[in-house]
Amino acid sequence: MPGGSGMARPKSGIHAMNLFTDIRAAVLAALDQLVAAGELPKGLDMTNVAVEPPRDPAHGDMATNAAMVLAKPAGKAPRAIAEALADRLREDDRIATAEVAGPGFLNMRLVPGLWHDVVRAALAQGRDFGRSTIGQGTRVNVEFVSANPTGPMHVGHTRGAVFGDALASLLDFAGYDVTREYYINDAGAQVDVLARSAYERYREAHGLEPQISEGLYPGDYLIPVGEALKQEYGDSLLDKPESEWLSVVRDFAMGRMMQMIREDLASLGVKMDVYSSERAITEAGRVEEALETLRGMGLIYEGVLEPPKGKMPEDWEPREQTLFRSTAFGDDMDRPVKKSDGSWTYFAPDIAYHWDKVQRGFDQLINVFGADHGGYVKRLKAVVQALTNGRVPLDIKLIQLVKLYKNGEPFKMSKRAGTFVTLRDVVEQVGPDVTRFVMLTRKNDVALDFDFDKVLEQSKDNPVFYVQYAHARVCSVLRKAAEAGIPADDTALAGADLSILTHEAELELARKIAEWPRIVEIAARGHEPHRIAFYLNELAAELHGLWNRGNDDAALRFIQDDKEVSRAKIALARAAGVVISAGLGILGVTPAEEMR
RNA sequence: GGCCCCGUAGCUCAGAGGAUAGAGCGACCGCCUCCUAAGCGGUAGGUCACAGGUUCGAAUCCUGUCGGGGCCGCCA
Repeated sequence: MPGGSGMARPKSGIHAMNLFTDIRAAVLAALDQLVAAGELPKGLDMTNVAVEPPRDPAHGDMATNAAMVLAKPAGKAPRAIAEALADRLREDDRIATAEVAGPGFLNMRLVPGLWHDVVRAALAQGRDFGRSTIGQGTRVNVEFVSANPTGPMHVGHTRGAVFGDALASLLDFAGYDVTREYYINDAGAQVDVLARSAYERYREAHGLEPQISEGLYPGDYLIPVGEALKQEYGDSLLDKPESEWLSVVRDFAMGRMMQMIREDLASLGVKMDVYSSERAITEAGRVEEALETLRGMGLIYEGVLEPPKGKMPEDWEPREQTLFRSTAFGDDMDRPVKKSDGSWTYFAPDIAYHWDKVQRGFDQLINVFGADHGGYVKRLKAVVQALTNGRVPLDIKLIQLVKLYKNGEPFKMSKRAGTFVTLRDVVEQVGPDVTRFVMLTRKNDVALDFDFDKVLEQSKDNPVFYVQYAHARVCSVLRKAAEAGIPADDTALAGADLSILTHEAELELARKIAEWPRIVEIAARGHEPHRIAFYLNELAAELHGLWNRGNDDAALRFIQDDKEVSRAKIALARAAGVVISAGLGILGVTPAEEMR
């Protein structure tokens, strides 16, 4: 890292990626000068100095709060600091004006050439424009979906799948080394239930009456599994005791389920890097290993839990169990790792799995869970904190439920009534692009309304089409340009004389494009892919707005008689198109080239 | 009883501690001889649930209250 002082900074131009961090660096450098000149005391904490777009564009292109943040520690009036800072910054050839406003804001207007540089950078770098290095190659594991291999995935899984995949792409774009991972719960009692259910379908395939008793999975999706079992094993399993067929049928059925899940994920465009098996981890002795590690830290003990407050379970009685001291890390109570009969609780393999993940060398862990697993957050964070001495952060993103609607009416799901909506149903009905975009237009921790009819509506009500349409319009301009004999490939456009772009409406679009690298970093830092979707909506609005200005004012149309002028304006449109394409790429949505 | 999430325009929702809190829908008024009107411009609409606190500054952070949802020893 450069520890230099003064105004050392990268030349503005193609290389400039995030103008906001560039200007922030200039502000910090100017502050250093003030310190050197004795106008500010040494040793000020600059971490809260921010450079942001002002709320009101009339205030300028960028604003800094530096003077207000530093006023108190520096013992000077904010406006005095701001004035001194403004004097220094005016010497920067990128900054056209610097004015003090309000309680001590410093509003800056940048020279138009910077916006032209941004457009040029977008054209030169294409879909890589906006890539960030904030991740610094940090190895991050994103675990998501992890649906039990006992049946088809439903809409809730769909949202988790889309969120996790988009988050992974976002982190990759921001310079992290990302692993997409799926944890297969293939060791618990529920896969034995799957086996018994499949066995009944196997009997059915032989013409026998299936006995789907209470507690077995009644779904039709196991009928073909029964058929396949018959194909594979004939009648050889028919008259055997359960102890002989259970593991065979279990592995067979689970294989089928995982195949189905992989296909479903593929239909959404989700591809995992790693599938981790609970069974494999357990059989490799990772549970004992992890618990021994914790025991060595004095975090495992034999004890009796307090009875739960409030509603008391009927059969509660104090029992000695093996417990994990998660209260040492802020959990509400210590958590059992062994049942009273000596077998593991569900929590134990979870500890082993997270132990396994940190052993594999990840620097950061992210788990994407359904909101109903909120109760597990504290204990899992406790585990990872304990096992890594707090070195590896674990972020758990809880995905709120999806409320289904059909034509504005709530759509009740019921397995029994056959109105259970699966991931496959959704993707087949509305397609992967719409599914993904809509699922990302809400923050992960608020419930999402998903109306089968509205999401297919081709109107401005529908953000997918709004953004797609903006991209299609850019493509349309490029096609028209080609027809008009204007060279409009990216290298030709990159050579355009962008200084022609002086109209405020054009610069506004360029400014929005300049925000892209900043949005990427904010979204990546917060693990919030929805910010990408909202930004794309704003960018599309700027593009549509400029487009329509062309209706009133022919000088603002992209295609002009003068080919040089045309080239510059098309370059601007193309730059917007490139960013939309990159943003949709992160969300896993294909940019439409044409919409008719 | 405890823990987690949510509460912002009529509706659906954005909003890294910053200035006069934004967008879409719905309502009202306008814009196609013209690169795609699946679009655009304008008007109207607010006690950011409530009460305290932290500080130059709070929708944002802290505490409490109210309202909605989720979870709560050995199930997975």
